[in-house]
Amino acid sequence: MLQVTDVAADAAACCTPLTREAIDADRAEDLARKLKALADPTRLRLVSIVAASEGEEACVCDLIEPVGLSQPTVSHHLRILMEAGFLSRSKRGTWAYYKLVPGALGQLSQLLDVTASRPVVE
Amino acid sequence: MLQVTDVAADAAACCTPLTREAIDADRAEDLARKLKALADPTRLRLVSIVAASEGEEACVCDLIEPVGLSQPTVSHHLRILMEAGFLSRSKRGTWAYYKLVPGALGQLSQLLDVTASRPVVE
DNA sequence: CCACTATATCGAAGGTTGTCAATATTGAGG
DNA sequence: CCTCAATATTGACAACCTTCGATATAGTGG
Repeated sequence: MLQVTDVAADAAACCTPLTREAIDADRAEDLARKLKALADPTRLRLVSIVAASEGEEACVCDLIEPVGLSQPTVSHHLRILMEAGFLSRSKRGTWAYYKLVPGALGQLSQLLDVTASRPVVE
Repeated sequence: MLQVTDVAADAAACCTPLTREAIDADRAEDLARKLKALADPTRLRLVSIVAASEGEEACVCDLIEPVGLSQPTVSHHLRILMEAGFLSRSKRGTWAYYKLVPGALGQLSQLLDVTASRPVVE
């Protein structure tokens, strides 16, 4: 079970922020899985570098040197980011290009947003 | 080193989202520490319950039963959330009340926001 | 002061994670 | 085909995390 059906999962986890009403165990599990994928300094840097690259896309070979870790380790982190739905991969020739998945970060951001959750007070 | 100087740390980590330009190792470390605190289903539920409570505040005794874990474990998670700056604690009598730290979640949310980061394209 | 209650801390067990070196895989070009 | 380059996978190890039971601490009320 490497590649989850991200579309369905995303749809379920979408739209109701943390702070309006207590989330149930299933949604907590789901959100935690995504946060965990992002909760590592190396992976944050990888996402950041990819996001700041031309076309929000970067080759593995361009990512190894900036983060200063071995190639297998970088591949490992990229895989985790892909499985969590933050990056997608496309191979061109021998090179693998990782690209930001458009809505992924923004959706997570919305879930954490407190202002969006407070209806109007009461 | 339990309670970090959150105000200073928050100020440093504030305002420049992930996706505009590659973040440096220090900021990645800092952001990862906060995300890690949130990247656990139990802690997400705790934050969520506290956030949804009267005055965004709840007593430990009211948190144990909903998450279904032992009291020491719940205390442990609350400590982690406090050290990361998401909750604050105030003791009243024998009871300990944990409260949402106002801007904390929103700030994290902004850091992940992609739309805020794209200047206007180029 | 003593018992009781609420919470925190400690110590340990089991599982998960980040990292690397070694190896496998895949694609390009002679 | 054979070799080389880029990437992925495997296996191993140390560090860390979550959880618990046991125990310590602190506040309340007799």
